[in-house]
Amino acid sequence: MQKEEIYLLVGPTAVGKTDISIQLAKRMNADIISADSIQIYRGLDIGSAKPSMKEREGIAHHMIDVADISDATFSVAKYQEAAFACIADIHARGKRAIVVGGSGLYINALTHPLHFTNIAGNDTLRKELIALEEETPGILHKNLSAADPVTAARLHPNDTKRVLRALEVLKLSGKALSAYEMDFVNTKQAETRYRAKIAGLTMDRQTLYARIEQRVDGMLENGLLEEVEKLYNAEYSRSLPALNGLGYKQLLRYYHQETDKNSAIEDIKRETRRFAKRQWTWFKRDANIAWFDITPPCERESIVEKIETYFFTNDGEGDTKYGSEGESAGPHTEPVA
RNA sequence: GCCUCGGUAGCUCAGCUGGUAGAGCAAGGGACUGAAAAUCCCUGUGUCGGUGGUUCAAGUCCACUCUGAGGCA
Repeated sequence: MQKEEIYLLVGPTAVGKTDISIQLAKRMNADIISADSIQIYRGLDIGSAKPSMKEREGIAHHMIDVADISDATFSVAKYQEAAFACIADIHARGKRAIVVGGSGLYINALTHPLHFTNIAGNDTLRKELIALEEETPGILHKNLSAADPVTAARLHPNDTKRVLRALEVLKLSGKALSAYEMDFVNTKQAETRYRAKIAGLTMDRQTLYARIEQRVDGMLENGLLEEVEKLYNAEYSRSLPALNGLGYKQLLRYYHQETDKNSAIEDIKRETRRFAKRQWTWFKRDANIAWFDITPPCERESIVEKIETYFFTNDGEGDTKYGSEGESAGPHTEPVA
């Protein structure tokens, strides 16, 4: 039986996904599902570059504003479950679903056969483990090596966040993380829920960096400071995942008088560039992405058409890719000179 | 015009009494299994301002020269 198809648009931050996704949705009779770990939160609007109602041009957007800032429990697993429900609903209404976003893990949760465990994060246990680690540095990784050597070998001892989670799953379920069915590199496409057509948007690095600079300045003009000041006044815990997003974290530091305004702004720009780099690294390894270079000058109209054509091309699973004349060459066009 | 102190990685600088260079930041590459805009790992990219000299050997010593800062006139 033929699997249902979903369409995805991915790429580094500030590359221009939003604009193109809306053009595509209009042409394709589609709803948009966001795959953005920060746009999830209500109240994080300007800094997360959440498309305004006007920008959405009447296209329905899902998986935006679905969690509260104070909610520290949102996770990929929840995202995956809710996004799958959205897709089913959209399909039931006879429309297509376009997933657009830059959160690599969220994307993979939809395109790869990732079956997350049913073990929720446990704060008390985490605190205990952190205390243990502080007392005896390295102990956590050592303990993990004994109980789940496969996972331990994969994780660097300093990557406490992941080591912690592995131990958490182990203690709470009695089952090693490595024993859960996962295929992160997606060699088993047959087991994915949908047939995914993924388009990647990329551009020349220097150009993207310049756009990031402009975008941050634009956010400031549009009231990012006021948005963050409100959060500061609300006295949220600063360890909340929502408040560790780019822009929020750095400006909160400024409001707490830990840095001056200009350095905070420079930090946002630098961290955003680094983030874009990490996104490239993430998406680069997914051989199923067809890349489209939108470095200006290039007609956005024609890119939208090309992507739509690619989406509607029947190329059989894992078969040849559209855009052999260049679009699939890879995410970066060239290294920085 | 004279004197002093500088000129070494993209930036700020370190390099003892000669043995063809190294830190921080920036940058680049990578990982990623319920926090992922998070978290973590790896990497030095250099006509040591230029030319000539002394020496087996010069970033280091000498001469000249270019250049920056300051001081004295």
